[in-house]
Amino acid sequence: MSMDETQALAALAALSQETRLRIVRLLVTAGPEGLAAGAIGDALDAASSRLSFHLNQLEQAGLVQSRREGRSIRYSATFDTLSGLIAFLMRDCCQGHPEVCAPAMAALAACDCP
Amino acid sequence: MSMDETQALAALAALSQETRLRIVRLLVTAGPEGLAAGAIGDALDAASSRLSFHLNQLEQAGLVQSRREGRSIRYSATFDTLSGLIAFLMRDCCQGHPEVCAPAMAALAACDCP
DNA sequence: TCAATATCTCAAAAGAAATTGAAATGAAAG
DNA sequence: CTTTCATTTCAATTTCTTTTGAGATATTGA
Repeated sequence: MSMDETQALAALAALSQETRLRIVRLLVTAGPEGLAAGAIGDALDAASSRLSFHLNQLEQAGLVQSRREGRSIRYSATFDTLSGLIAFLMRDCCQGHPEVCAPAMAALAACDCP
Repeated sequence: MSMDETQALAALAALSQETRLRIVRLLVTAGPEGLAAGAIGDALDAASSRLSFHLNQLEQAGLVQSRREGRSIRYSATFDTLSGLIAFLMRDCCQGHPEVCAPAMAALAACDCP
């Protein structure tokens, strides 16, 4: 359940591309039901082969998952990986240096999660 | 103070490289005093020109800052940018979908910050 | 000033990733 | 079983990133 450096690098590399970052944010807001590949392509104005390439990269990195539904393939965000990455990025901050943790906590507090 | 997509992409790209991710984690644990370039190079076993290239990328992305100190140049993590990135990654999670926020909060709670 | 130390710059080469368009696959509806 | 729709695969091209090594620059101490 806890992420290692290799997984974190893969996730960061996947997220560091404009189209892919947009896909992930779109899927995060879409929730667990996710969206069909076609709907993602429409939303981001990306051609099918290009979209397929990026969805694949995201799936390799564990950031999204897919399931077939009729003729479509529906993608959804893998929330565990996303939160694992956040945890990884914050892992070091508490070794006597709360400078990262404190603002990150403020950010979390500002977001009014249930 | 709040990060936009362009800054987030720059930070993610900077962090998605093994040497650079290690530099950042090293500097986070080193705290605000930071470390001289030479000490970073020794810790990561990286040649000077290569190290300089990566430190530059990190500085462009706003993840580290530098100041000269005698003949050394001392680098430290820019904690604001790091927490801004974390806040950006979590920004979407609360639009009715606490699935990301909840585990991220658990991760934060597990880290025993003051 | 000279030598030593610490770091940076630059250009070339190598390596990795993204985009494109055409063709292939797979599932479903008629 | 054939057609249609949704998506993937592939290879070519282009673009971006990383590494390397040699040389330049800045700072200190003798």
